[in-house]
Amino acid sequence: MLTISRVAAYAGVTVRAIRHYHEIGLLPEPVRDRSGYRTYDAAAIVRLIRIHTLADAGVPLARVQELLDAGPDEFAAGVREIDKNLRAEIRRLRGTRQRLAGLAAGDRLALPRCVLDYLDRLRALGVDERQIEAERDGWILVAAQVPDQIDAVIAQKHEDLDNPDVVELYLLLNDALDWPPDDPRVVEIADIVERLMIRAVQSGEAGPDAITDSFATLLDAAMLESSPGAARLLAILEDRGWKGWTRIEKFPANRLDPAMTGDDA
Amino acid sequence: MLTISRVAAYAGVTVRAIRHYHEIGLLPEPVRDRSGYRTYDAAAIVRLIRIHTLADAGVPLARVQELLDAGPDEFAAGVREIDKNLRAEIRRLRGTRQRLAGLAAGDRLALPRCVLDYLDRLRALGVDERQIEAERDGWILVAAQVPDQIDAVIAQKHEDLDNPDVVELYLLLNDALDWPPDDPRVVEIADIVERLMIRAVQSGEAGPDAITDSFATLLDAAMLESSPGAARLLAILEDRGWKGWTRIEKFPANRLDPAMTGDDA
DNA sequence: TGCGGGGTTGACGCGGCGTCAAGGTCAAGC
DNA sequence: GCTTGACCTTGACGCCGCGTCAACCCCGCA
Repeated sequence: MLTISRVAAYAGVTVRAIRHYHEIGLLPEPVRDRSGYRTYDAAAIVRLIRIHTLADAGVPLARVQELLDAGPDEFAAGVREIDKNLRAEIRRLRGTRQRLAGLAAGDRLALPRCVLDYLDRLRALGVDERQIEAERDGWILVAAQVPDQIDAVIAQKHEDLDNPDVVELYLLLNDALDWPPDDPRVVEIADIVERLMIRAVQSGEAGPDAITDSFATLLDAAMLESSPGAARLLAILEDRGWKGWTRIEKFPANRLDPAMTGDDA
Repeated sequence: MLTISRVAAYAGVTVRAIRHYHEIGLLPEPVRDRSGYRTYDAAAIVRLIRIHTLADAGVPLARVQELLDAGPDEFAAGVREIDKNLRAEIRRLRGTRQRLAGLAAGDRLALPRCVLDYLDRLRALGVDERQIEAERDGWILVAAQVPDQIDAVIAQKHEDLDNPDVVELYLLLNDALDWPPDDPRVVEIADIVERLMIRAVQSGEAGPDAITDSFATLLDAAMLESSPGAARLLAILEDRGWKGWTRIEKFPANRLDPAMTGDDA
């Protein structure tokens, strides 16, 4: 008597697969003997072999029946479509491999090379690693948001770094990391920042186009989270009429030229 | 406030994906506001972007955490392994495509070309399509069982067909399909078959090596199922001392040469 | 009578979410 | 104050092709 395991062996499939085909109606349930065993005939093996041949060639089980019953034309059409899907899947995997290679090549932090170079420059200037990490996270956000403008934005940042004030600011912030939040020296930092902001406003810089208001707000929030003293600094600046950090804005029209006078609030 | 959908938009993932990452512990659950909404911070977006970058490059979610925490060497090793898997998967799919192309080229019945050619020859001899289908199913079984010997077996069958007795037998069986099971002419068929069997035994043919006894039994059963008169035919032959059909065997040593004498049982 | 190697059904697991159901919440417009 | 529509919540099933238990029955042999 042909039991399920012998049928499986003849057809080159597993017992479990046969039961699965029964479950989904691809292979009719055979009659049972008195103890409930399935008893097959040779025709079942033939059908199994044909199912297995198709399945092994990538035909989804849901379409096997249809293809077994098809005439030559429908069969060819079905095969073409399945092959199209296989090709698409292979393309997808190749794309995945490309991205994986990109990871290996350096952007495992979700950052393009130019940003990594920029961060290296900061590192070379002596900027503290903690600050670089905060900076890096900011750039991860930006790069995800405007991936095709990131090069231009970074180029601008490199220019900024040619300004000694900017470098001094970074180094001051370096020290500020260990200050208590109410350290009076924060005011010095505010002075430098304000000077830079004024220059930026005067030269008409507006930041990258695609940075929306809400995204700028997000970046500001990220900056606030990154350091305990950041809130103080922003508060002082806001007192002097500056709003935002990512996107510079002077908000009341009054007190237009307090440059270089220090904190007089 | 950063809701889940805004975070999803910033990170370029779906809301459902974020919840999934929470479920599997890849992204920590953030605090909730008073109405139960998750409230995120910018750091969560950064982590999400990094998760997404890895996942998109084919890193299984189960390994993302590990790679996020890894140093450069472990990271590189992990990436290499994942890439190996991707390559293997692509190879697998290419193999699948090959098999699919094979299907399209003709063996959609799970039969190699040489068997199809053989069946075409039978068809050309005037063998009935019903008989060819039975024959075909038998060959599907054989081809699945001994795929690398099928060419040799078929070559032997082609030689057999050069014998006019064999052709006559096929054509007689053609007619026999419509005979009632107890038609006396079955004896004529038995005579021819016996003649052929004797010749086969004398020339020392033994059938393909890899055909085991149990498989021969299966093929005999398949032959029995294929036609109602087959049982009669086998019964007559067995009466004359012949056992089996697929594998020819003379079983009692007595009555060694009843050739061409007809049914004397 | 026990054992070892069959068979049976039923259920969960995998991977990475998509998608639906059945609600509670929020901001805005009437 | 009420409705509307967009968004949030949890919970659950679905996909695809089986692999892999678990718990139990059946058969032949020593």
